[in-house]
Parts: sequence; C-alpha cells; structure tokens
Amino acid sequence: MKAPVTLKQLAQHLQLSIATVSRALKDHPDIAPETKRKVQELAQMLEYEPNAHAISLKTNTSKEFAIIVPEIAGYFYNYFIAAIEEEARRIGYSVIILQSGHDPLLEIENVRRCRKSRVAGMFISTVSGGIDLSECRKAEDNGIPVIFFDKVPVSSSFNKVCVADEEAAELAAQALIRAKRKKVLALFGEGNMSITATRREAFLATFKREASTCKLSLLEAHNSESAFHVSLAQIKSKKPDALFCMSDEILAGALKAIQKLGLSMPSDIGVIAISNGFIPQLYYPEITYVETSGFKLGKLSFARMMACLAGSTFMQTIRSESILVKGGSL
Amino acid sequence: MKAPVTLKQLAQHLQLSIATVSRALKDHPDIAPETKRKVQELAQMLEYEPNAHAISLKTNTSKEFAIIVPEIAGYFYNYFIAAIEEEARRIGYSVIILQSGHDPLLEIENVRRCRKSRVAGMFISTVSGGIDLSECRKAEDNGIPVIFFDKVPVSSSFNKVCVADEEAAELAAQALIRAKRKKVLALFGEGNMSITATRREAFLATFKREASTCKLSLLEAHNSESAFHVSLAQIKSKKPDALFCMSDEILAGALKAIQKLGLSMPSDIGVIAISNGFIPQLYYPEITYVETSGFKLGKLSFARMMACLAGSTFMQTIRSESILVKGGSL
DNA sequence: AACAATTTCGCAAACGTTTGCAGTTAATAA
DNA sequence: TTATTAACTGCAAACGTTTGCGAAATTGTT
Repeated sequence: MKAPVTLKQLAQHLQLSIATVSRALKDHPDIAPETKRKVQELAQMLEYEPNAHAISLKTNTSKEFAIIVPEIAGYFYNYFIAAIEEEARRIGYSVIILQSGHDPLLEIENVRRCRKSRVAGMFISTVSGGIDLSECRKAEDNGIPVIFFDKVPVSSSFNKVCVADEEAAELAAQALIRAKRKKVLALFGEGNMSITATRREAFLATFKREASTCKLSLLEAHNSESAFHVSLAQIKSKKPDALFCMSDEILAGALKAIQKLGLSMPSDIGVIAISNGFIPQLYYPEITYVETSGFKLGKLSFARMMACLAGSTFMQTIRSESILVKGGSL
Repeated sequence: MKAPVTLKQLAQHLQLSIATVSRALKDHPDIAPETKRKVQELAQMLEYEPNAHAISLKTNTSKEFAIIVPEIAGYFYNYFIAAIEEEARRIGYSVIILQSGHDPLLEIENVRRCRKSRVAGMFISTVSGGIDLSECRKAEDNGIPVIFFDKVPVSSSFNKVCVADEEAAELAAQALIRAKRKKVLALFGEGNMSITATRREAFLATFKREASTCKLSLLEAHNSESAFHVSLAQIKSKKPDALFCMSDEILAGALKAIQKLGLSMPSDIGVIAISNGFIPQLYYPEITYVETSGFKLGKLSFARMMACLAGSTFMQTIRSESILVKGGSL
C-alpha cells in the first residue's frame, strides 16, 4: 500500500519550494516557463494527484453535488440522477445520492448530512407530506444552493424546477378531445399531493372548456396495485372509451387491467398518460403520452444550479415544458 | 452566509484548549466528566459539526463509497445502487455514482477519479468489452477495496459478486420442461458477452439432459428493439409454444411482439425470463421469471466490502443464488 | 555606475482536525 | 514532609494544500 505523491515530494526532488511547485502546476504567471516545464514533467512521471481533501479543506467547498430523493429505483428519479451525473462530470464534479425512503425524518437527516459535508449544492425532491425547510434554509445560509425538483415545497423562497403540470394535463385532455373520446376514465394519484390537485384541476378545466359534453369519471389510485383494481372494476362497469393515467405508476397498473380484460388499444379503449417515457414503450401499441422527462428536468435543474453557483441569488421557479409523444394507443 | 462553528471557537468560549474540546466531544477517558458535559452542551447549543474535510485529510480516508456503472437508469443498476445506499447510510457512509456510458475510456477515468478522491471503496460493473484492470490494481494498492459486480472481469485476482448465471438458466429451462413445452424459442443477448455464453450453455445443457426431444431455437437480439422484431418473425413462422428471454431488455421487446400478435399467455404461448422482477409485474398475467435481483446483489456486494474493510485480503467470487418466481405466463 | 523595474521564487500562515507527549494539579502513600 | 500516582489538560506537530507578501536575482534605464 504505497502512499500517493505529494507536493512536498515533488519539491524535494526538484530542490524547489512547495509554493513554487504548487504554482507551476497551475500555470501561475509568476513561475518561469522552464521551471513549469520541469515541474509538470516530474508530476506526470510520478503521477502526482492533488489531494482532494486538502483542497476541500483549504477552500471549504467540495466538488460534489448531492441528490436527495425519496427513492432511487422506480419510474422517474433514476433518469434525473443520470442527467445530473452527466452534467456534473463535465465540470469535474461528482454526485452523491441519498434516499429518504418516504421518511421525513430521514429526509432532514440527509439534508443535514449534506450540509455537514459541505457539498457544493443539493438537488432535493421531497417526500410526500412536505419537507422541513429549516434545515434547507441553513444550507442556503452556509452558501450551499438548494434546488428543489419535481416534488417541491410550496414556499416561494427557494429555487424550484418542476414539471409544467397544468400544461401536461391540458395537453393530455386536448388529445383525448381531438380523438373524439366521449367517456373518459381518468386516474389520479393520492389526493393530498399537490401534484395531483394541479393535474386534476387542469384536466377538468380543459374538458369543461373545450368538450363540456364529454362524460368524465375521475378516480383515485394510490399505487400500481390499486390502479389495477380500480381500472378493472371501472372498465367493466362503466365501459369507458378512453383512459387517462396521471403517472407511470398508475399507467402500469391500468394497463394490466386492460390486458386482463383482453381489450385492444386504441379500438376498444384509447389510452393516454403523463409519463417519463419508459413504461409507454414497453407495450404494443406503444402508449401515447405527454412527456415529463426526468432527464430533461435534470438538465434544467443543473443549469439553475450553475447559475446559483455563479452568483444568482434570487429565487426562481422553472417549469419544464411538456410535449405530446404519439404512440398507437389513442 | 455564516461560517460553521469550529473546535477553536468552542475552545475560546470555554477557555479550554482545542485538544481538550476535541477529546471531550469524543468521550475520551482523559477528560473530566464535568468538562465533557460543558463542552458537549455548548457544542449542542452552537450546533457544532465536525468538518468532514479536515477529518478526511487527517485520516486520509473519506466516508464514501463509489459505484461505477455503465448507466444508472434502466432495468438493473438502479436497484443495486439503492441497496448500497441503504446499507452505506446505516454505517454513516454516503455513496457517489459515476456513469461510464459504455465508454471504456470514461470507465478508466472514473476509477481514477475515485482513487484520487480516496473513496473508502468502489463497486464496479464494467462496460462490455472488458475493463482496463491496471487502474483498479492501483486502487487496491492504495488500500481501496474494489468489488466487481454483475459484469465482472475474468481475472481471478479481484473480488467479484455476480449472478449465478448457470443456475438461473437451468432453473428457467427446468420450468419450461415441467410445463411440458415442446417448441421453445429462446432469445439471448449479444453473443460475445460472457454472460450470454454462460446462460446459453447452461440452458442448452439442461434441455439436452432432461428433455432431449424438445425443439429449441436459439436466437440473438442486441436490444429491446431487435428482440421485438426477432420474436415477431419467429413466432409467426415457427409457432413456438413457449418463449424464453435471457434478460429484461429482451423480455420487454418480446412481450411487445406477443401483444402485437394478440396472443395470450400462457395458453397460446408460455413465457419465462431471467429478470430483475420489475418488468414482469407490468403485464397481465405477470411473467414467470427467475430472479436475479439487483437489490440482493447490492446487499451481497456490500457485505463483501465490509469484510474487505475489516481486513479480509484474499480475493473471492460470490454468486447470488436465483429463485423462480411464478407469474401466470407459463 | 547607480537605480528602478521586472521577473522569479520562497517563507510562513492558514484551513480544522487528531494525537503523542509532556505538563500541571490534587490526592494518596510512605 | 516528601515521593508516587492518578486525573486532567495543553502544546505542538502533522495531514496536503493555497496564497499574500516580501526577498533575491535579473534586466533595463539613465
């Protein structure tokens, strides 16, 4: 187990001071070109690597971003994470991941840990039920930018990047209307989540405005499993000619029901969802969906983070625009 | 932007030396109970948090593990990551993620970066084509344990945790035989990947041994898309009574074909796959599969990492056992 | 030749912590 | 009373960097 090379060792080899070596390595104008060359050559030879911890200590920042999410695996967050990692690497940063597992206490603990380790910035998607903002405020006070994404708190005094929920729901509704569907079963997630309320409202409003004669039945499903059962029962009894799913999770459940009933899309029933795009392409025909891309959201969030790091101090809410992706299900 | 509290500040407040405060906080026996109480109280009050960078510098280790994978999003790795994160948090460590994006150069670069930042240990799944092991060797030389998982190099001088490919393929084959399927279409991934060779061989061997009269046709599919087309053509022409898919990616494509043809499982065609478990439960009936859980693999890998950190020096290859999960598709 | 300007470099403090060693008390034993 | 021990606590170096400031060497200007 050999120890890594340090500046001091380079300095000794070359009969120079540590300061000079340090400067030579970073192309400081004070250092003679000839000296620089020698130093850099030796550094190369000996495979000198600056000690990140020492630098972090000195500069009091680390080159890592933290992402705090309810869960890693699933329908959405892994794409977000992938996007952030991709961008972070470009600028020489790395990404650390914390799961809160839908536990508010754990979430706070995670934020606090990031603050302690002086990350360069944090991306947070809160657990349902709302985050305790005091710890986040502290982070901001310590100069650590916090970007909320996807599931964001209501407080306006934070940076937020989220999906344009109204727009997405409206797009989906309009697609249904254009397809001349008359009896639509719409499935939404837990009612107390703000995302649900927003999407439902926009969805409803669009129909009221543009197709008031259409028969809508709105139902709630907490997860994939319950979406399956609700769909099954409702399709049997109400015979809707179209189905709208608010999320990937619900879509997965609903499609199982459709398969069980042996219905074919879009002839027997039309289907449209708001989705990240992964689930829809697992079926035939592929499901038509309004895209709310985790990947895109990641890119947007990262851009905002960069702005903050560059000094932007005001708080901003950014919405990722959504587009309709046509499959064969509607 | 207020600066965090340091030991020095605590010491000044209490008219003690930094050393005493440091010791008091970690309950060192040299310090009087009364002193300890006072120090800890003040630390609490002022919300003192030890500076992780300073500690890392001093001790030359950081409390973070790195995971290097070809990609984060997808069918498998996110589960592995979730498992590692869960365990790491328990012992106060965090997890940093690096994507290699199927680029061998990037992979090396990632390993090197982890070494530079003195992570406590690394988990690596290599990009196809094989990793350059020299950088990994260096990491081990620097005292950083390296655990390869899932896609592992052939070299025996590293710790490896992988799926029991033979066993999994055999289990799947036996399930098909028990179900009395006589004409099986089996889809495998890229032929030059070792995982493909292993699974195919075991699959074939099992049939030869236990059901030599069964008609097998083995085909190759590089991805979901090609699995779709291959399945479509083959099912039409050969009319198999069962389908085996080597991986989730292939399964997804094949199921689209089955849906397109309007076949129903298991009556028209039986389906079984080797899978992580997420995709199978998206369909009705749920797909029968042999589980090769990323989550489990994560737990196993972590255990091995702990052993290494505790001093285990010999190299070991661990295989995660697989189990048959019955859905309704066979 | 004398002086100023420039180039090139090193000293030393600082970042916040840990820890071996030695110093200071107070209590106990001889 | 003096020596011995135990119980506390502080000094200072070390981890590997960065960086302000000043010193030395070189060059250019009269």
